[in-house]
Amino acid sequence: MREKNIKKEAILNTALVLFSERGFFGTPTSLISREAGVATGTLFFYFMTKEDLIDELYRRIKAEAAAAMCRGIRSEKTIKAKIHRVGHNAVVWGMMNPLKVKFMDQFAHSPFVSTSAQEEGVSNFIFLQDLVLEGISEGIVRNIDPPLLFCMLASSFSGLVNYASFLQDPGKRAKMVEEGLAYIWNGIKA
Amino acid sequence: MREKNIKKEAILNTALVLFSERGFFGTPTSLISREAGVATGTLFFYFMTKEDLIDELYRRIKAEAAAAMCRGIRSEKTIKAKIHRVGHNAVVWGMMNPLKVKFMDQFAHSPFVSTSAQEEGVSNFIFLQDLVLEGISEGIVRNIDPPLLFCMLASSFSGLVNYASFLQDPGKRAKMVEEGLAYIWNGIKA
Amino acid sequence: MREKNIKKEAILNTALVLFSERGFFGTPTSLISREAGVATGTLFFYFMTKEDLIDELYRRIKAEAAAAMCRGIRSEKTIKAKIHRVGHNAVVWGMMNPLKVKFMDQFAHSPFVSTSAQEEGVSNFIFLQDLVLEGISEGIVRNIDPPLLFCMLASSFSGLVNYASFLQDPGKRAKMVEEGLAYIWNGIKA
Amino acid sequence: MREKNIKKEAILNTALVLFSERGFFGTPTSLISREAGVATGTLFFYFMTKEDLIDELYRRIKAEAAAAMCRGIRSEKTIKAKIHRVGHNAVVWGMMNPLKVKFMDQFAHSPFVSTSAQEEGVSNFIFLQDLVLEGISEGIVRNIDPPLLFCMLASSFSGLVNYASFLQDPGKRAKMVEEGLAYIWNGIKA
DNA sequence: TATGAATGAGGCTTCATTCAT
DNA sequence: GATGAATGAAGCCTCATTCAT
Repeated sequence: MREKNIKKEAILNTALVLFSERGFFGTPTSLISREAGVATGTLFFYFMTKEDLIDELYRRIKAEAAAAMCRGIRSEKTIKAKIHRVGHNAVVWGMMNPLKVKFMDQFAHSPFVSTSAQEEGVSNFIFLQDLVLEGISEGIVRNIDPPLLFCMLASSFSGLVNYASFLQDPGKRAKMVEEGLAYIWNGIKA
Repeated sequence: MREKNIKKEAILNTALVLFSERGFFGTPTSLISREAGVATGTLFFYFMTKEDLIDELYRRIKAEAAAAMCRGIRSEKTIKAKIHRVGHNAVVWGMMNPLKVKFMDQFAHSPFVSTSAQEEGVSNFIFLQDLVLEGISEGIVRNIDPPLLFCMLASSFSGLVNYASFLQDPGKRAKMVEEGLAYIWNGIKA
Repeated sequence: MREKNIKKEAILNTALVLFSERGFFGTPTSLISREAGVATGTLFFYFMTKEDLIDELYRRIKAEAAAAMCRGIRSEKTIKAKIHRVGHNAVVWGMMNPLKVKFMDQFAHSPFVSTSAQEEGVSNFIFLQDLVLEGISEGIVRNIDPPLLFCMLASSFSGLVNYASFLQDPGKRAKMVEEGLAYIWNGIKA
Repeated sequence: MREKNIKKEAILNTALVLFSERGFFGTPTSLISREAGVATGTLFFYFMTKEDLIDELYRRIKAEAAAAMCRGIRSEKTIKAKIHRVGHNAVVWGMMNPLKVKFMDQFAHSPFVSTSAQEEGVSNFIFLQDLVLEGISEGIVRNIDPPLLFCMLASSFSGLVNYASFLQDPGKRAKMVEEGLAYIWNGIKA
């Protein structure tokens, strides 16, 4: 699986770095192919369009993030513990993948987001929505309109990850993550 | 005072609409000047660069938002009431100025944010930071690291405004705003 | 005479400096007027066109140079002395007016020289041509085709002035001027 | 070797014609590419900048001129004959390549000469300097400061070529060349 | 699959010039 | 005479994309 598409992967990897450093519009496809060590034409063999490249990158990262957030959920007993676990996973993943976070952030706020990628992406997080609904029905989570809750959770997490990523001191960072997660939990708990 | 600079204002107004509709990069300067009813050169007479235009727009909107959020604070007695008031003001202003919100959002997540504009902008919100610090010292607000708190507040507000802006029904919208503000308040209260 | 046209003179003086430093095309009229302390429109009140400004500057400098070269000729007795005197005058003037030399040089090699200015300019140097013709008829100057001689004299002088202008040490400079004039005299003497 | 870069050569050839006819600033890159029969982008594929194109043209012509001037030097016995030969070669080449002469002239007097090209160009003419130095040490050439001598030689040649280029009658032209070379030789001989 | 020369529409910006005040 | 805001044609250059090899 890795054998054949080395070039495609090289393009995707390079694109992630460049996009997060310089933005979508500040990154010409020619730069991506040069840095990836392939010809200009090669990029367009694998991706019909620059936007297609961005979309595929988005889908992959979204899926990876969702997978990372699920990790270990099943071993948790209570809904509260599960929600905490997801929050923790999210922040940890975000801090270990700052480029990907930056990319996602940029994508989410771009005016040209391909709606299809957008929607496909959201579907990866249904498990989160399910979790929250369960929490509400169990009376642990406050009975807020679920879409609103979902939206506020997402923005809070994004803010927390962004802030924590700047910190160098691992000790302080861990503390900030705890405080941030507390803010979020207090915001939603019944 | 309004006599002069009509064209400059026309450019700024047009730019706001176009930028929030089509993004910075999707909006050529030529389109801005055409829609504003001025010549290409006129835009560059008032703004040396496209980026300068974006910066000035940013500074103005940021100042306007800050002013709107302050409104009526002094007439509130308690810190809690003041913080609520600010939150309310923020959401109300955001919903009445969806274009400006979109613009700010885009600017904040752009890779080419002029740092000077960024910093000048932050200074407009010192009053919020002060409010929060007072809340902490009075024991009403939980003792969270202030910069973290500030960052999470900002992202939560942004999420709330974005969500509420989509709703058409004014009744439901008001309810959502209340719920969202409750989320935020629960997140920070002691 | 100086009373009224202060602004016109300011424009001409500023233009000389800027043109010789940055070239005709590297010097926008807006820069000239700004540096001269006048409005953009004022420049076009005195000179219908940027090219007109350049032309007038050219004519003035050419006339000034010619006048400088004539100085003291009549007090010299022999043709040889007169020719020497002219050469000396030319080099001295050139070294005292490096900006003007640079301007003339640039003008002479510009592809858009207004022919009228060109021709009017040449007429200022008829005295030189006369001098050379006298020299030939007296047998002091070699019998070369006069236009050729004239052309070679001009280029030699220009080369000498340019070279000598670079030298800082006045002693060495004087020596170079003497050597250069010797080169020229040997080139034309019978 | 000729297979590739046909377009690059077409651009350079077209640029030479247009630049010498209309000057650097009077020749838009768009005109060059159109006349050369290539797309706008192609010009910028081969030359990152308009100035780069000018520079490369300059270097090529300078090298060609130097090569032309050397021709047959070795078969001459005396220094005097060699110097004469170089002078002759220079004038002949200049008259057979009027466009290139015009281009060089314009470049030399442009305010934006890239110093690197300037210096590289001068190195092509070291042989001339060597020749002159030999002449001085043999006592055939007058002991003039070599840089001065070099500078005056260059300007004299330039003047001669320019003048001779105007003449239509080949007989008169040959005579003028001889007279001009005599002027130069008399200027430098001991 | 892979290459990279070639394309050309389109973007940002400059600047000589005008004209109402 | 003097001003300077306004104009818009034109210039240089970028870059996503194509296609012959």
